[in-house]
Amino acid sequence: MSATTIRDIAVALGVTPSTVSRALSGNPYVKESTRAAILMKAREMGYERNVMASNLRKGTTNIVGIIVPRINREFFGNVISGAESVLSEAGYSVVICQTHERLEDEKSALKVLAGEQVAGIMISHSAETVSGEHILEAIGQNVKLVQFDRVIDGLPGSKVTNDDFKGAYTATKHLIDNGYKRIGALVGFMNTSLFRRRYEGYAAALADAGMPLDPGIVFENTILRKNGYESTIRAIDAGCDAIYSSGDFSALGALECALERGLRVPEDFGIVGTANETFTSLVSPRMSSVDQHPFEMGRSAAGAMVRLLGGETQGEEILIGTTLVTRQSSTR
Amino acid sequence: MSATTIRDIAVALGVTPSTVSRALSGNPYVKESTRAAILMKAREMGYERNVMASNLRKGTTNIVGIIVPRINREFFGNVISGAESVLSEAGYSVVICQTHERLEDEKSALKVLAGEQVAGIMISHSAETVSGEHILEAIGQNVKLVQFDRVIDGLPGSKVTNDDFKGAYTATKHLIDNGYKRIGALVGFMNTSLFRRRYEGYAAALADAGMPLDPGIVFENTILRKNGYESTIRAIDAGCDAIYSSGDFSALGALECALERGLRVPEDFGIVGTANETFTSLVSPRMSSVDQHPFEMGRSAAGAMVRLLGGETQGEEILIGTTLVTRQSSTR
DNA sequence: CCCGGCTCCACAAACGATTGCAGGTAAGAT
DNA sequence: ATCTTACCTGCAATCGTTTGTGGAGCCGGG
Repeated sequence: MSATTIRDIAVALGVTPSTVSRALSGNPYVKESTRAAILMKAREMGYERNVMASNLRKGTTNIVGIIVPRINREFFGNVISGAESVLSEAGYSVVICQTHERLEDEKSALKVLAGEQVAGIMISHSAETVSGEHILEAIGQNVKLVQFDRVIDGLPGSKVTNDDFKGAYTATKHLIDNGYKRIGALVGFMNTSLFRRRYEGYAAALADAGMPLDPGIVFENTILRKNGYESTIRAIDAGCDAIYSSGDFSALGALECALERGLRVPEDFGIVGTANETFTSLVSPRMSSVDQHPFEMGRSAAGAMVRLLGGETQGEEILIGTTLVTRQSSTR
Repeated sequence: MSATTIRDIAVALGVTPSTVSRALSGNPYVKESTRAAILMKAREMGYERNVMASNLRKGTTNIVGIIVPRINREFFGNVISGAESVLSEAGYSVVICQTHERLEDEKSALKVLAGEQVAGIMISHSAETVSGEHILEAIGQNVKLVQFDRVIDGLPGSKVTNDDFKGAYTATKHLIDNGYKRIGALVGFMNTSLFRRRYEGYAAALADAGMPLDPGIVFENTILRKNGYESTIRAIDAGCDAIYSSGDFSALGALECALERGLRVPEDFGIVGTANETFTSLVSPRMSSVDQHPFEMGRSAAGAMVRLLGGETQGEEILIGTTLVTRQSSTR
């Protein structure tokens, strides 16, 4: 009736539970013949290891927690997909938490995962997160940590980030190469390293082309469609003929604004976004965007986690490349 | 150093672990004063219940597994979001698995969840799933089951579905009311009850309007953008002036096809999709679509799960309403 | 013939929380 | 004063697995 235990197998074969346990876990101090008998009996009786008991005894689980701002975002959804594929391959289960960009939710998610005694946590911080003390506190010293996309310094474990600098640089250079003369930037939260790096890439491309960097056409905290629309009004009034955006939704707002102002895209106004969201290839004109390879990032981050858990490393830093997908909105 | 246990609290207060356990779990046979003291001490010592030990003893976990075809789909992402919000509120953790629409993956996901001793499973089946035997086998008799969106008969537990019939009926009627005379249908897999119900809604709307049901302009297995495009070629050749689609991606294909054929949308050709994907409001002309309220479905399904786990019901059937979002593609 | 070394297995103690049962105390009833 | 009753708490077993320690059996070398 109730599930069979190693004790059941033990009595059935006249050995002790310890021997059964060792046989099942591949301990070398078990005679091959008895191991074979145990394995056979286990299969015959339909034995399945009780994970709870095993974990309790070993003091750790094979669960990896993933914390993201929101799962219903193209980027994070794909990261999770990628991570899940390698983690489950490696025998780990995945539990997913959302922070909704709120620090409070991030704290409670960490608490929940700590309560579940997860073996490791993969996290991309909320927009409100600036320091990592709550994380240090939550993970103690046994839980492995992998930060991805949005990372914070001063924490143990591994970091996986996009090559945001290069992505922004390439996008901006692409606009320059297409003859745009005054390129504004919609950037995110400058207290987040990710957005800072993108801003720096944008600035570097301008500098390399001998173009001036005008703070008046750099718009911070602009990641939503609405923000993008509003900032672009000011950008156009300031004489811009192109926009580099560190997000696709804000780039969409920019596109709508430009069209509404009677500008032709890409003839009069160029736009490049970031993230390569599905809709970028559906709007008209189709929008250029920096693809961040989220699935690959998920796989890499999960690989880093597996290595941490296996004790192969103490921490590594991985950079995921980006690809500029050029479409109509920036090509003339 | 290591996490504090109930034993630590017990010795600190000169009581036994049993009393501490009872106090913490709300057992009434504990004097209020000692309970207060224990609660205070617990907080002071930063106690957190060891979930593994608790589960081992109680023989069950507080984990709910969610199985979906893919998490990086608008609809499922939002369902999960909704479900997670009520489950975590109710003290359950969530673990998520993807089947990638494959039966094999669905089986292995079920096995994994069973191994984790989950308390309940919420599932929306893969496209390949037709019978439910593998599920019956995996869940045994202790695991509660909630099916949502795509459901199968003959399984215990609760079912949460969209009012697909009404959604399709309303969408089709909307096209009729806008004066379209020959309305084709892009439908999905007819072995899936969900798609059958949508087809029936479409057919009923035609019947109620006294319009003929022509099998020649009903296209099965059409859910991808590409399929939608191809089927619409034939629909137009067959004289259609509108398309009801049971998916947004196929509706997108229909839109592209119509425009390419030189038809004006909505003047010459009307289109209504299903799912209200983000991109429907981004394409031009903006596309009408049946909103399925995925977030609410997730909340409802999770609520049903909580009630099952609490023993309040043995199973219920819940219908989530749909809302037709009318945009340019069907309004003239 | 004895002893060191090796292989393999049994014993029993954990891991931390839960819970049936028994017992002890104090209040109220007789 | 004694007994019942209600209320509270302690004792100890238990969930199923893992693992340190110890020892039985066997082989070969001295």
